[in-house]
Amino acid sequence: MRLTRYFLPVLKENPAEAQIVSHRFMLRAGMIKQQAAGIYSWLPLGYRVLRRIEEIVHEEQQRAGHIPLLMPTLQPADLWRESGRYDDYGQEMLRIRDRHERDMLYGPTNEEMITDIFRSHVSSYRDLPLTLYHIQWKFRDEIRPRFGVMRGREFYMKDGYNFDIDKEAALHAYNRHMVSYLRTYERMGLTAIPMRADSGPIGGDDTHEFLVLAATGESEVFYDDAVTGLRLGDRRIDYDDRDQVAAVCREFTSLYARTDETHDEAAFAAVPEDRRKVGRGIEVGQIFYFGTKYSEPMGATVVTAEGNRVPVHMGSHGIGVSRLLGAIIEASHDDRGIIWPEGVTPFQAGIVNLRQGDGACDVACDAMLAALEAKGLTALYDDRDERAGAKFATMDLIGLPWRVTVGPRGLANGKVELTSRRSGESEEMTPEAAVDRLAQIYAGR
RNA sequence: CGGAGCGUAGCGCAGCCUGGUAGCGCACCUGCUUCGGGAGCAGGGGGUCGGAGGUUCGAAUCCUCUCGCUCCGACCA
Repeated sequence: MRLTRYFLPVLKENPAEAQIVSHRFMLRAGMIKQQAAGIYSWLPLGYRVLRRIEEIVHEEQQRAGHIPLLMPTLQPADLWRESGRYDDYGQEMLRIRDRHERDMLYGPTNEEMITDIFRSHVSSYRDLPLTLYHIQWKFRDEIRPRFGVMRGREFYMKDGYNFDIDKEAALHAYNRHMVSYLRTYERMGLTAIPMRADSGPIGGDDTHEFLVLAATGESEVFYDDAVTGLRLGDRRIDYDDRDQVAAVCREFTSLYARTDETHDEAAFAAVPEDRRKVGRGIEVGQIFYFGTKYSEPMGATVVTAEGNRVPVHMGSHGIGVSRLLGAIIEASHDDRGIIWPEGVTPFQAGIVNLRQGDGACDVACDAMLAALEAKGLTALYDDRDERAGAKFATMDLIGLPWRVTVGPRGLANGKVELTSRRSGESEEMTPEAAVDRLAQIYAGR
């Protein structure tokens, strides 16, 4: 992509309304534009990252055997009256009345609707287990939205719902979600720690939140520093293997890690003192097992092998997709701008032409862009008639992890420069070598 | 919703107290020079001062109402 043909409205100065670093950089990098309190347009660069994150979530959900579908944003109030939540949910739920005076609402979550879908079409234990999910816009009418996409009113979220024959099967679904989430966050370059949590309005017994450590996090967290070193890496997971999945969950949840809601001083005191940490975290996901809380009142039942009709055991599992952009930036930036992890970057490489209009530089940059794209890599070529400093500043701000710098000086020796945004280290090499190196870096991503 | 602020050009701000018909920096346009970390010079365009009432000869400025946004608090993925 050529920058002169793209739409990247970067800001040199900090917008007054942005208080935290991710919000500031998202505005400055031309990723989002606020349209109302807590409601944003996603400009092309932000939209690319949003799509990339969504893609990773889809891939990992389907790898775990979960089935995508899509439910509407608007829901009839009657479904919520069945579960009793229409009255319970309070002002956070945006209520709407249509032209026929029917009560509607902009969905803050979808337990009722998915349960309705399930009960309409599933009646046998033979159809279980089943996990359905979607990624859809939600709305919660927060009293005070803030921090950009981290605490918006409209937000994009993956929410999944498992239906199982009994508690044991449902807890396997719970564990399966935990592992798939761990892998999802790792692919995004994040360390997200599962912490035992409160169930809030969803209800239920078992629940974990996933928190990314960041100074600007909304929750206070208490943890054994050893949890931050845990990685799934590229180990193979058989999501149908209950023992293996449960073992991974134990590995990631046996060390102490709690939010302030569930913090237990006595248990925390047992953590070796040098590993006892208190910090802040951003919640990027939560999983729940809630049994028959919705299936019972809403009549979501199946017939067992013995011929008995029983309510299914359910859980729901969410990932804050739009919020993740903020969380990733909070966890990965410096004073010049964003530093995208390779897994979610809007473009995999940036090309900076130091002497726009110079025949050799222009030709070399065109060739570099074509070569990268031929390898299936995405690149943003800054072909503006700007000075080097301005181009570097823009690249640093938008945070592409790798930059290819093409200038007359290097080109005289047949070399371009490959620079890591994260380390700042540069290496001179031929254009061909730079393309190969980038292809290697992104192999398998 | 309680408390505190702010709405003046695309962005960041001054002007308001003490009314006299709007300004600065960045961005944008033109030209020349410059060219490896947000260039220089010259010229230029752009604003119903959030909106509605009111006071006044005259309102960005004073008064009333209203809308929006931000911050602190309670709430929250």
